[in-house]
Amino acid sequence: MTSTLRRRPAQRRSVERVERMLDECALLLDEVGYEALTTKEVARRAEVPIGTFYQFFHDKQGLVRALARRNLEAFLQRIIERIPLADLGHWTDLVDLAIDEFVDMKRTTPGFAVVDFGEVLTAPGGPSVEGSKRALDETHENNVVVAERLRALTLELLDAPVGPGLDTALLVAVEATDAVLKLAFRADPGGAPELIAECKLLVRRYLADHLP
Amino acid sequence: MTSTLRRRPAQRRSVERVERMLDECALLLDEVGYEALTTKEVARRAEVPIGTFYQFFHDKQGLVRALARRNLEAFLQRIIERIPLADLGHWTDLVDLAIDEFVDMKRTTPGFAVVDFGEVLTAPGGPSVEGSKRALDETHENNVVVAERLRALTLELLDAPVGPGLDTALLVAVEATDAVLKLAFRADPGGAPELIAECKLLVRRYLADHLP
DNA sequence: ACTGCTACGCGAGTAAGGCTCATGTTAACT
DNA sequence: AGTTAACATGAGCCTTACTCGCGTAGCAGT
Repeated sequence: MTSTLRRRPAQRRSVERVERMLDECALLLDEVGYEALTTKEVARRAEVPIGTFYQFFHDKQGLVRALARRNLEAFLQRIIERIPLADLGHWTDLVDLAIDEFVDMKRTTPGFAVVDFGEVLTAPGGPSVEGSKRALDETHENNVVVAERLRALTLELLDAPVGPGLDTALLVAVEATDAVLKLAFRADPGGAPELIAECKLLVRRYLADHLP
Repeated sequence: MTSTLRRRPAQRRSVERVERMLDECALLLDEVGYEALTTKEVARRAEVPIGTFYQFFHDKQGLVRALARRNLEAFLQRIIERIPLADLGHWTDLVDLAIDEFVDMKRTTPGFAVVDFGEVLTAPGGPSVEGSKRALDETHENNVVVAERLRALTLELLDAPVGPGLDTALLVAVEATDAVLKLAFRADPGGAPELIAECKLLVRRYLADHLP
């Protein structure tokens, strides 16, 4: 996979069209869910002919992956912007900040409640005997990207020597956070407060083994 | 939703047919993944006419939900059978046992790697202003069922007074476990050992706040 | 055995979606 | 103006989810 996009929009108009398609995709996800999402409707609402849609996206999953990608960028951007303003006395404050920002996006960003930046659907998997073990960083999962960025931020704020297991630990933390917050928003459209609190606790306890 | 099935198979033959459909569904999930799964192919392989397929299952998602349901029963059955044989000195041993059993099913039960017993796909969600807050137990999510059973088992083995927050805590633990193990199996078809180990650690640390 | 009745079995057919491709249009450069 | 290459378009093809009306099997009453 060279890119998540089939063709990278070069001109201004194309960039706007891709952006519009992603916007409408997000809105539709909120309205009808992933299963009922149709490429035709996305194209229609974005006022883009279906043929053009397929110039930019490989397929329906490609569209959703691109949206997840955009959500990922937005999330990281928000984090990076908020860090200098916040008063981070301890690494646990960074955990809280990240989770709060995630929750806020769940509430305010269209489609984010259905597709955030985690994996959307597990791939086919191919014939049952597949290449034994593929390294995590090869897959370029979005959650891997988040984990890496968070690791960099943590190191920056915490110029202490950290063990080599931190990579894995952060990935595990991100994955777990994602899952528990999804649960919190399934239980309550506004995000069940006690589950959000438990999520923070879960991550803090776990990471305490890997950070001072 | 009265049941996950449209019509409950009454006669022996029908029961076998439903079972066969679930079996073939599981095998196909391993072969082609969820997206490419087709009801026609499931029916063809199970040697059941398509019309009959739809007598038992509401739709494609219904089929998969039924499979998840069956997986859930199988998992609980395994746990219950193994508990008397194991030497559970501490509640952490129960955590390990459950995770080990889950891992084993990932490896040996067809389709389990793609659809275990967690939620398969998030539902449409309806118009954006929906009924504020639905209780967790109303949803009858499979992971809620697992959490409840594990709670019962824990109480049985641990006749200590446990706080009221245990319900929530176990649900959070199950959800997190599910996510991290999915990650472990995405990273390595055989289940990345270090991620499985981290998963156990994650759950133990977290639950230590809620159990002695 | 015959007749009516009901519950279940069946698969051709319908509606709709994903995606392509042949043709038309614009841009870029000589 | 002419040539070429890149981009835009939407009718249409193929496949899928799912239905609906007819056929059949079992069975009760006579």
